[in-house]
Amino acid sequence: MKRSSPPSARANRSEMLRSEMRERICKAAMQLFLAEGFERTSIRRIAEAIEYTPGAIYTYFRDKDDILYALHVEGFAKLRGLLSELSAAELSPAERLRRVGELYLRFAFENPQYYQLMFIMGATGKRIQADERWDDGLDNYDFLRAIVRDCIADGSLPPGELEAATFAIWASVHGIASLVIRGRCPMIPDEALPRVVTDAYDFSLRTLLRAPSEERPRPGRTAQSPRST
Amino acid sequence: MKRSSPPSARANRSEMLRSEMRERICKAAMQLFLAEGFERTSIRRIAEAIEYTPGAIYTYFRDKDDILYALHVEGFAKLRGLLSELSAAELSPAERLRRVGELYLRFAFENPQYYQLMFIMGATGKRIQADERWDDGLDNYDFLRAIVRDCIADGSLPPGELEAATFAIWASVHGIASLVIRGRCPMIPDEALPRVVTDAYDFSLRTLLRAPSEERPRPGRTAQSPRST
Amino acid sequence: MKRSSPPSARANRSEMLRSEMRERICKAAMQLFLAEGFERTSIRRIAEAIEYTPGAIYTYFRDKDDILYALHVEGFAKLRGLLSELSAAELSPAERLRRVGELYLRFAFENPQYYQLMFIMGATGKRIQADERWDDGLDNYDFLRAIVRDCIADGSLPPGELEAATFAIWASVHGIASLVIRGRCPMIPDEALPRVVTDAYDFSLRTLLRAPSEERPRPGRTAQSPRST
Amino acid sequence: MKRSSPPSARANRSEMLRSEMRERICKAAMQLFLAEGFERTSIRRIAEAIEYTPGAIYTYFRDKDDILYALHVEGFAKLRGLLSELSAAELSPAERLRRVGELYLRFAFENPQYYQLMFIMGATGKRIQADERWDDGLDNYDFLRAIVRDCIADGSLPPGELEAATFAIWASVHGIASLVIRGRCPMIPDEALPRVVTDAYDFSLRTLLRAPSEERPRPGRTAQSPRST
DNA sequence: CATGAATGAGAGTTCATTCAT
DNA sequence: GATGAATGAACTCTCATTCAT
Repeated sequence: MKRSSPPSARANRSEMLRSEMRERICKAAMQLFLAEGFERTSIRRIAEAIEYTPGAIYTYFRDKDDILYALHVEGFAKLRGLLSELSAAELSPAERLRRVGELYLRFAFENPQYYQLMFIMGATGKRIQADERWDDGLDNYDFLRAIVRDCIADGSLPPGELEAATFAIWASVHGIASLVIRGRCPMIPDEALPRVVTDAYDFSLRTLLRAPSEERPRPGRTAQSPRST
Repeated sequence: MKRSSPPSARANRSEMLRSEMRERICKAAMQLFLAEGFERTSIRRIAEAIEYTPGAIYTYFRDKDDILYALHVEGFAKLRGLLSELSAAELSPAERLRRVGELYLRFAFENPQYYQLMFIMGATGKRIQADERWDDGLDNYDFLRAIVRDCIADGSLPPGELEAATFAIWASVHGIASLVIRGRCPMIPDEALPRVVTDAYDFSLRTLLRAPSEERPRPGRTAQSPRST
Repeated sequence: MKRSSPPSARANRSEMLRSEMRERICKAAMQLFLAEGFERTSIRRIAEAIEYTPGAIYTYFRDKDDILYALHVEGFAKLRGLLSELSAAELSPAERLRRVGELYLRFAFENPQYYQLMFIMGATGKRIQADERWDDGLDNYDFLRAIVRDCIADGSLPPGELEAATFAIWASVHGIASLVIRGRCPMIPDEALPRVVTDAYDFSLRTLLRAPSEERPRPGRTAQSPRST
Repeated sequence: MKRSSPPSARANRSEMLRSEMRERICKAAMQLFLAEGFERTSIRRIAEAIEYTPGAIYTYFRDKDDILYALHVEGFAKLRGLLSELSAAELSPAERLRRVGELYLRFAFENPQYYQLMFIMGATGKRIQADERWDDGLDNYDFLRAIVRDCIADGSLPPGELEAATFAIWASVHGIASLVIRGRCPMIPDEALPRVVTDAYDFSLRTLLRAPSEERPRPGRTAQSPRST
């Protein structure tokens, strides 16, 4: 977007143009993914959208997978950006937990294409699957776990269940996001949806959190162990 | 559900063969859908899998969409079957709530293909989208809501939040199921996964439910309204 | 349509049914030819139209070509039927000539499917092309030529040009019929078309025919010989 | 018609190659259309004929229809070219009428493929039907009508029948052309055909035209109105 | 850097036809 | 006599990708 002060003119400029083109391609690809689904998004269609020849795309990306990969990276960068706002803020652990969920949901609803790509879609391309791309995801998970740990430490969450609590909280938020994004909520009228989402998240948090060091009864074990395949 | 009074042995037999073939096709299709995604699954490949000519598939299904549709119906029938076990049982509302979640998770982990098709996959086909197929989903949702209502009535869940609570609970369980099925949990070692899942579900329920009519503090509104697009 | 008085019951009855079925098939085929074009008319579609299985058609017709062949025969029979009305009538040669053209046009406009099949369509099937089917056409042509001969004899047409005159007259009428049937007259508004057709035929005949033995100037040869390929 | 001022040798050259390829495709398509009909002519076969991959055709034509469309345009351009010779010539109206028919027949016999496409074939493709493509046909018709008008003006044709006369004359010539091209003249031996065609056209014109202002009897109305369906 | 041509594979679908039942 | 399953070939069209220019 900016073109100010190129320190070593030529190389830099071409670098700039190059990354600008990459972004234009990514943007177009993303819109098509959202509008038509991943499989229906062909290199040709992306090329048309940015008014280039299909071949030109190969100057910027090795192959179709590579575009997906770039979007993946981009998405996690964006999410990290959002979450990092939080790091700075001076907040109680419980408040931080509430906030991180809100940010996560905000990210999902404001960038449904990214969210699908990052957390819902199946065929995410060999590159992503083989690659070390999950690092990004792990980072975010660690971030969440750290907050949960603090919550346990100050008594806002019950002790002794770090992993389970972290996963449960993440799943809860992801459940909301993915049901909405995939349009699996026909039982809720469109105009009521934002409200229900807010209320549901609110409800989840309220049942979860207590004021620090409040007493809390433990009714004992509940579920049998489901096996994943 | 079953056609009564078979007119002739012949017709009946051919009926059987027919539905057997349909099942073979569905099975093959399902495996491919799961492994490669719907779009990447070609009629040709399905045909190969069952060692038939591509054209032969069209004897049993109008088109590709129709196969997806059949699987969809089948999946919901299966889920309904599972949940119906519950209807009979004499249980407290809270117990029923816990059980319905367990069954749902069991269904998801035992039939990950169906689960994806029913609740995760994107390109669900025009037929399903246009059709009244969501009825099945709505039924299940109503079923869950009825239980939640009972829980509210006897005080196991806080009052005045029927929609929000129902949605939150569904989302929570779906979140667990979908993260696991889509393999979005690389932060948890495979062998630990079943345990974490169980614990997480357990954790969610415990924070949610109280003994009937127990006192429960309400810390007030928490989240801002995220907007879906 | 009739099922009265079978002289030797069984054989005859089955004969009847057989030819009835053939007619039903032909009728359906014809409608489809008209509505969708010959190539788009598949055995399957014909079968659907008469509510039978595709295979069943092969009980009545050897193959697709055979249906076309049958229609061809039928069409010429129909035309012959129409023209035979004329044979009986007591009319002057000139009047007969006018009448034969009218009947021909009537046939064309009332049975455009047959007309196309008989006189316009290209891919008329190997059977028709190889076969002796043209006999029918030849008969009709001979019929026309006989009338033209009479017209020459009584002076309504100029002498010494039997072949040329016969062909010219036939072509003239066929030209009208085929332009209209193929919808090649967008320059004439639909509602005016019947009138223009009538007038055009009228015009052609008037310029052609004289009262018997009227004087007639001969301006000499006109066209150069075009070569057909 | 020609793109003026070529911007660069390169572009120009590629333009040439492009239109050359288009012509090769058109030629091959035309031959197949003529030999097998439009529906029976597959993209694959065209590709084989020019020794290319089927897909390559789509570099030059949007789809199958588009090829037909191109041929249509080409055909009318050719015909217009032929007829334009006439515009210049200094001839009496009657002579011009005779000439236009000759040229039309010449075009038909020298380009039977085009003729079929333009005036005989059925499945003319949505593009042609929807499009303004008939303009070309209308132009030609207007051209003919103008000549007929002149003939009426100078008395070579009877007054008061402009539409009918124009249509009758066109039909007469088209009748000859289409019967010959479609091989519907088995009654005339091949070697005699060119002669009969010439004579027939000659005959038609002779009966039609008189020396200007010659007296002409009008035997009155002849035909009843045939209805088209 | 970008184009335009081209490939080769593969998509969903339809067809005429055969044949056991 | 009619069905329903099945084949095998064909169809139009789209795609990711390569490469000379």
